Amino acid sequence: MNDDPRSVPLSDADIHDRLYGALLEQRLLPGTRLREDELGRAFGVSRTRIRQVLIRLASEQLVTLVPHAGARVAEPTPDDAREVFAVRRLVEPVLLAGFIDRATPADLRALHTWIVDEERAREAGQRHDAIRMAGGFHLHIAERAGNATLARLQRELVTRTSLALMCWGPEQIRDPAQASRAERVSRPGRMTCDCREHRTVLAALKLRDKAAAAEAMDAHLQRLEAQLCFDRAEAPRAPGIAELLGLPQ
Amino acid sequence: MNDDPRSVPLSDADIHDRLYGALLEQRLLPGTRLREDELGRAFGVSRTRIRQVLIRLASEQLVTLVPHAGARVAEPTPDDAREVFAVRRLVEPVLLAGFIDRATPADLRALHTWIVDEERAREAGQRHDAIRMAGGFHLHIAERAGNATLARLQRELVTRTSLALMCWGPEQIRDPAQASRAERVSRPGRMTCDCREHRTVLAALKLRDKAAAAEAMDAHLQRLEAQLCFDRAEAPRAPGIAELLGLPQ
DNA sequence: GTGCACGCGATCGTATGCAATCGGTGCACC
DNA sequence: GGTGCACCGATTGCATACGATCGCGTGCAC
Repeated sequence: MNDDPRSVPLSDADIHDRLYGALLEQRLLPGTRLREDELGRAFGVSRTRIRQVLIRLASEQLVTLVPHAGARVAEPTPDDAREVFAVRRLVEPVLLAGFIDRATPADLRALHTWIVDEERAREAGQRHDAIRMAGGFHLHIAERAGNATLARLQRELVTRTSLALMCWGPEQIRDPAQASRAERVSRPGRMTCDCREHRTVLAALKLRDKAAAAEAMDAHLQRLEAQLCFDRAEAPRAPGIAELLGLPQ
Repeated sequence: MNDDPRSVPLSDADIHDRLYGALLEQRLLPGTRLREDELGRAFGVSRTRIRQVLIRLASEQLVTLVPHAGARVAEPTPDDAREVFAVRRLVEPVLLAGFIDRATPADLRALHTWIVDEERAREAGQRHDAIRMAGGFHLHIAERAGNATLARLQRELVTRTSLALMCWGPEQIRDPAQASRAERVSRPGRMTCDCREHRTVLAALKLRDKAAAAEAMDAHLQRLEAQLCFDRAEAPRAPGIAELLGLPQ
């Protein structure tokens, strides 16, 4: 993480994007503790600025901020995960329609490049890169859809999707209880987006066929959501003494 | 603003909600300067915490944070306003459907109470209260719709709607250039939501008729958006030197 | 009279310091 | 041997202090 010389002042947004990217790429696992001065030393800034970034990330539901207990990478609950997908399935068709309305040939080519890079990274076994590209595909569409509010929402949703897949995806290494302790592993989870589905969406975009694009995207999201597997880890979760006693929360 | 005794420590969320409420109620006008230590003195805390709240509000697009120039209440551009309405028209039907699915009779009665209070406040000429109730109607539905992500989005959107109406509503007192200076006025803008339309929505909710509720809400939003009037003030807006020179952004 | 440059005040950006709080460990006691 | 308590290190919460930057007013020169 501490890979840049200290000469660069490293703006506030830089730090945010850096952490953001690490979350999106699944380098930072859900539950990972984010100590303020540890991050401060890593980025070469003081806790003050780190804290500001953490507050922003918390408002995006990407980290959880527990008073006096610090920040952790968010661990989406099954309900959170379902919510994220519900909202994405609501938002993505609108983004696709907006993209189709205003996309230039250059935009389409850029999308194509994303997919090619994604496939190349995956074939090369560069998992983090592939995941970033896959997310980038969705984000690129969002940014060109002509609605900054939805684009911002989409940024949040894509990253939360990444977190959810780490927690509940088809091949996550550990269950949340263990994840809380572990810092990093080389390759948790599995490939998230299937490139071929991205290609299907892109084909519809090229034809400027909003309905087909929406349908392809919905199928894509539906398949992704179907990969989530809550049962196995919902059991090991502590039964929750409060609910056993019928107490609120 | 500084209306509470100093005995109360005043939590972080309190400050946020206080400012949030002032924005929603249209007490703080778009463009109003929000100086950190002024707010700090008003709330009896230091700039540190004020800044954290401002960062959160900025991430919700409710205030704009200009480096070295401080914070101001956001002044939605016409595009911003259109975006907000576009997203609301996307989101509200989903919220209504969710509400219908899980609303108890008590929820419906609570909604009814909101409307009655709103009408009462309006008839009593308590404009700020009426606006708060009108917003509360929408927020109450959102909170009971079973999707925290959408509820959070809706909170942002409702408040941004309030800001947009202050800027571009049917009877705003001044154009943004003047608004930047003025701190408060007795009654800017005009009534935003029409109670009767809320009643129409509520009637559909009681019948658990999702389509009718969505239709009524959409008509409500459409009428509200139609009240926006951009022409007169878009002219005084500075032509934007960058675009005159053909520069990016 | 106009234009530019300098300086000052106001305000923000960041770091550091201290107090408060939490989790864990070890010891004593049961 | 197990349980409970007290202490202590680690980490956050918050405020204050200092340095940086910007806007604005003043003064001088042209």
